[in-house]
Amino acid sequence: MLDKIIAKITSEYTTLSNEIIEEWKSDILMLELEKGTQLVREGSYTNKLFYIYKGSAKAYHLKNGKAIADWFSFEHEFICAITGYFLGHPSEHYIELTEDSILLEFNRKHINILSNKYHDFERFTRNAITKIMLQLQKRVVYLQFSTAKERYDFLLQEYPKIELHISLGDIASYIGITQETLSRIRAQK
Amino acid sequence: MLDKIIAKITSEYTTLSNEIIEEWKSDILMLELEKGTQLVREGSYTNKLFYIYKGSAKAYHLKNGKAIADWFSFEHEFICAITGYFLGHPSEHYIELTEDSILLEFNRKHINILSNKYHDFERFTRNAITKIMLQLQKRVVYLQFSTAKERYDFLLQEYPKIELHISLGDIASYIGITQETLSRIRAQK
DNA sequence: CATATCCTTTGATATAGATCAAATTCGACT
DNA sequence: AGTCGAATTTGATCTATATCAAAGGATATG
Repeated sequence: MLDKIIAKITSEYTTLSNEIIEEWKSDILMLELEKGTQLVREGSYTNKLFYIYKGSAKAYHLKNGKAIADWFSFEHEFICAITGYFLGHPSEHYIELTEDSILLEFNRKHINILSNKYHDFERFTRNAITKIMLQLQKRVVYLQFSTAKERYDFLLQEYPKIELHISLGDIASYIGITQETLSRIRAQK
Repeated sequence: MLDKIIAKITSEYTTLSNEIIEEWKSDILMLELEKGTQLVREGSYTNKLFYIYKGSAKAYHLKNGKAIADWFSFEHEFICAITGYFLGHPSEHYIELTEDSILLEFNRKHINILSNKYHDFERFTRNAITKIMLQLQKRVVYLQFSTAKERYDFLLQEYPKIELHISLGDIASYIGITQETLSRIRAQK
């Protein structure tokens, strides 16, 4: 199964030789965990990167005691505590499973070793980061100047089935509006 | 002078051998252009990446006829039409110099060739993209749920001298508020 | 140096969406 | 199926910020 998942990952980004894949596999953990499991706690040092094979996860932070969703990750997507992973700072985010999930856990150190050792692996990481960067760019555009409804419509375009996986409150905070407002928008459809 | 600039760029991201630098230089244009010059027009295909050596630039798009700033770039920073450059789509952005500037112009094709040929260059591009990704991540956080004043304060923290280079209207649109609101916030200081 | 244009400030008003509060529905567990 | 707690909806109000409008200031141009 791990081989199948890795094949899927590499097919999306770049090809990797068997040698690289074997070395990579040696440090991958495959986890099967329940909805609600916290993968990362705010304030903790974390060097882990996750790949959701089945299920979904969210990253969020607290502002005035309220959870604000920062990042959702569904099947075949990565998720990590961005500032923790890339900058080595204590994590500003919690990461929590929003459904029962099967996921892979990678480790920054090993990823960096592989990136330094193999050009192809470096390309793979570049491609993965580029994808994340482009997603963020899109979010900035619609957070900057758009109404609550425009934001919601945009999100549905990106993730048509998000409502099956993520609660209304989390969706609302992700697009920067309150849950009451989102509820009213839904009611009008 | 070009050598000096390249030394500066590489010092920020990764070391590159002389061989690589020479090959890279063969396709770099150095430009000295006036404030107001348009580097990229919306709708155009563009495969150019710019590095501001002196001066500053902005990327923006039009919404309901109004310009909305998407990205500022100051000395020693990169700028490009993100979707145009990374996805090969027609550009969604204009890029325009906000001051008289000296800049370098790179070309996606050549950058990709170098990235494929040299592992070190690939690492260099990965680092550059990672930096852009982290900047976007920060912007998302403060655009998501913060008051006009918080956004402005955050921007000043990131770019303390931005007011010397960028007009009030552009700054306002960048942080997702109107210029009148920004003017009033300033008046209260 | 006069005029035109752009940029910023100030004022008055309107409104989208927040906040507070309560009712209703949903889902999980016994 | 029945109960409890969580999630969602609905309602009433409030407020930050948008919008509209006009007046100053600053900067560039002939």
